Amino acid sequence: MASRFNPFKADGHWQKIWEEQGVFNAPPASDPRPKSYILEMFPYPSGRIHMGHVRNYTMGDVLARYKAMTGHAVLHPMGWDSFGMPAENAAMEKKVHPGAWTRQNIEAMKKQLKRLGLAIDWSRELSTCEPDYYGHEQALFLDFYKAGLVYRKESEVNWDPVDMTVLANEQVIDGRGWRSGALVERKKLNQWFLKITDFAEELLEGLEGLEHWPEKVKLMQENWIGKSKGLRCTFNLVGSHDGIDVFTTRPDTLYGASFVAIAADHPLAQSLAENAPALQDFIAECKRGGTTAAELETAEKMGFNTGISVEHPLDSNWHLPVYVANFVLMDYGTGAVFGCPAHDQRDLDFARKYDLPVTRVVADGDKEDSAFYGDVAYTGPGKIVNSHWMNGLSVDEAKADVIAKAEHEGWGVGQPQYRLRDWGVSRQRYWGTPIPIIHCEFCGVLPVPRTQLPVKLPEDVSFDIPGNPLDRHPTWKHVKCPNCQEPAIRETDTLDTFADSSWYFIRFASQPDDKPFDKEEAEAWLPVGQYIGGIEHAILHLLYARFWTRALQKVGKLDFAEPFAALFTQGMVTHETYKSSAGAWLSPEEIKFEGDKAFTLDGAPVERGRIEKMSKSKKNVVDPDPMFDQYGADAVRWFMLSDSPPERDLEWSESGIEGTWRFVNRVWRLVDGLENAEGEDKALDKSLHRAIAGIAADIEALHFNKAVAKVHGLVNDIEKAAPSASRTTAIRTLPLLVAPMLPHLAEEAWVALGNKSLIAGQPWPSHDPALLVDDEVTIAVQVMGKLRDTLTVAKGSPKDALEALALASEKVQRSMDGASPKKIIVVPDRLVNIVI
RNA sequence: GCGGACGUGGCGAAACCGGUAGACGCAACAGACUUAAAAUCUGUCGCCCUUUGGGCGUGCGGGUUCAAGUCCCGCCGUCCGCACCA
Repeated sequence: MASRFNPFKADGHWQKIWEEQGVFNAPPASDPRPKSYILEMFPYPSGRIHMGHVRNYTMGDVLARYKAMTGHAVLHPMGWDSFGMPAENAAMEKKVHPGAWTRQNIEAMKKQLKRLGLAIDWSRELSTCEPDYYGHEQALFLDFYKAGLVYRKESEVNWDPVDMTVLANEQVIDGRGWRSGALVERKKLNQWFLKITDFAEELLEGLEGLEHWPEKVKLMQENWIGKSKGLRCTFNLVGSHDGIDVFTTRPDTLYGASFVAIAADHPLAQSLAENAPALQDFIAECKRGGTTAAELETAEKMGFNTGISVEHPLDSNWHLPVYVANFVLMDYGTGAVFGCPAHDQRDLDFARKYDLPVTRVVADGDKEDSAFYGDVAYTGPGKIVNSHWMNGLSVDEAKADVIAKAEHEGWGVGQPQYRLRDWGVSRQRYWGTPIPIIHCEFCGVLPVPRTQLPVKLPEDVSFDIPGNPLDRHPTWKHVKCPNCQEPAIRETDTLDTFADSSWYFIRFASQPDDKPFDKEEAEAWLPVGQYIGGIEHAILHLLYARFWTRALQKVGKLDFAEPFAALFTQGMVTHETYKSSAGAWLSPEEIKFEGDKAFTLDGAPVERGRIEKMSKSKKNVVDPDPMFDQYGADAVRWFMLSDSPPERDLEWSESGIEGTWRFVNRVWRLVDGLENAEGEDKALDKSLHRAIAGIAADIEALHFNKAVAKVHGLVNDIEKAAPSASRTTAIRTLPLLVAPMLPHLAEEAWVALGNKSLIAGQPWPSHDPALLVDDEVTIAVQVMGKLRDTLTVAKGSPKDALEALALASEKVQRSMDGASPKKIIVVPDRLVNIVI
């Protein structure tokens, strides 16, 4: 009667029952049990589920199922981040409508996800490209507009002159449009912005309270916000009442200044250029060249001497030249800097090139000379020198003193500066949320009246000709001004898709028809108890979502600031790569192995490459569907949880998945071969109760690999144990312990054991704390810190007894070789160390 | 350049507050069962030696300690993020 677990029957069978009974539908927000909102980052419907999704959703699923078993009201939803460029690209390439393409993909991926057997409340499924989602987003946008969190300003975009379209930075390759190959131009457009910078300080401070976020992510956000403290001060133009505003983090080096440099876009540079063709040329030169990291790094410092001078703020008789320089950025600080070459590498490079003075003002050890030699700036700490009244101060003291003096004398203020810039949300694209704004010639910029929401995307659009389909649609943009009723024009920009993902987690918790969400209901579930996703969203998505939540709080829609109480970033799923001798990538199905060497199916040699993230371009992708066909959902799930710690990368391997398949069957055989027996097996009881407690702790800590190891340990112990009542109990308990990870097998086993109800509704087994404590312990006996023997003694044996036992050991005596102990260290229940 | 993480058997990894390094799995090897194979079961599995014992061993070099994978200092390597940020 020995049988094999048949996942091909069991998977579909149980998935259907779960769905019919709505087992995983979240209870109402009024449910008195503690709430547990488990969320994985929702997918973009690209067409196929990949192994990264499988890993991500399996982890969340284990947690959600476990939380349900431990008495929580669980919300575990799923949706689709379904606006975005790939749909428009598909529309252009395949002549399909972006909506049709997207919805088809959603259907296909949903089917794949369901095969995984996820404990998801599908009744709350949402898709951001549908008006019943984005219409509410438009309402929120108008709330922000009303609260002054939205504004419009001219801003530069990458413009493809052939495709007549705006390009994202990642679509610009070597300065050319990725599709057309045309040289990209910079173009100024009026664009919408959200005032995330209003929240810069809050977003930074809020990080401290996020105890359950990875340090790494918090650090990345901190760097992105990029706060620096410094002095903003004015350098007066010689012979004029105007001045140049400068920001510096090194006011202590003010006496080492030798020039002032302004950005090419600086208003002063622009006005000077009007009558100076040479400067115009220089500014044009600065604007050429890419903005990529590599180009910037190699770009040489260039300056243009404007011929004008400014007064040093600490000494009006001291005049400094003003340059326009390519390394000064208009959008950071004030777009102007003073150069202190001795203590800033960039300034030093510039000063050496244009032969400007270099004066040391911070002592480098005992080097205090004002003359500075060499091409390496000194940026370390030291006492201030050659700086009049500041001499002898430390760098920090000098900074504080200069700021105090500037504020007292009125020529500068100490202020923080942030790297973070406002969030430009305008996209000149079709497949996104229409920005609900109307432009009237007479009344100006007006919000769309609430009663007219949602502003729906027109379905009848074409992608045959370049440009924004919304802009050239014959009727869509023509509306009446809500104010004066004269003809007016709709905004044809759509919102950045990051806006869609900035509040979806709130809509999951509460989905009324007439508003984005209900405050009370949302607050009952949120913040998300555990958010799980890829590290690639460490900055933008998570920062925008944090901002959006704070903005909602500011406009009174919600009463909490942080959307995600705990964050977990899982590692990637990787696979070895293969290349033919011609250098073409080969997929794993095109390879066979002979020993360590790989060959094509025709026998040609294959070069084995690095283990990399699965990607279509490298052809090292393993599709989940055939794995479900061959091994069933549970084996795939178990593999995803085994071995690698979840935050680390997981290498997919054929032997690995076979191993997990074997294990699933081992569990099944135990249950299948169960016989009722009598008698107690104390050791097995302990093993069981230890597993119950240990697996629970590991799942709660998201240490799935350790939980898996503990299940293995228990299964090994059960297999070795002789029949007993203890063994029968252990086998009856086992399905409960694997239920979060192997839900189909667990249901099947539960029935086989004679239970009537679903295992999904069962409580996690309780353990007896007394059984977690050993009454015997093994003690290490060391001589001079080296292990010589081990002793098994009763737990809590007194020190002197342990000492005596240790000294009596034959092995210990041999290794002491007649020497007498100088000192004996006894750590109760652990070890004895004899020092001779 | 700045910031961060990591480095343990053939491989993925465990190891709590410094207290028996290598749990658990994969691969490999030997054996049992079988006509045979698969499946399953039993066992071995860090390196070395003079093998009932002993030496060495957590990237390398030092230090603290009775005791270091774990703490401190200095290197080397790998990976990631940011970057002309004033």
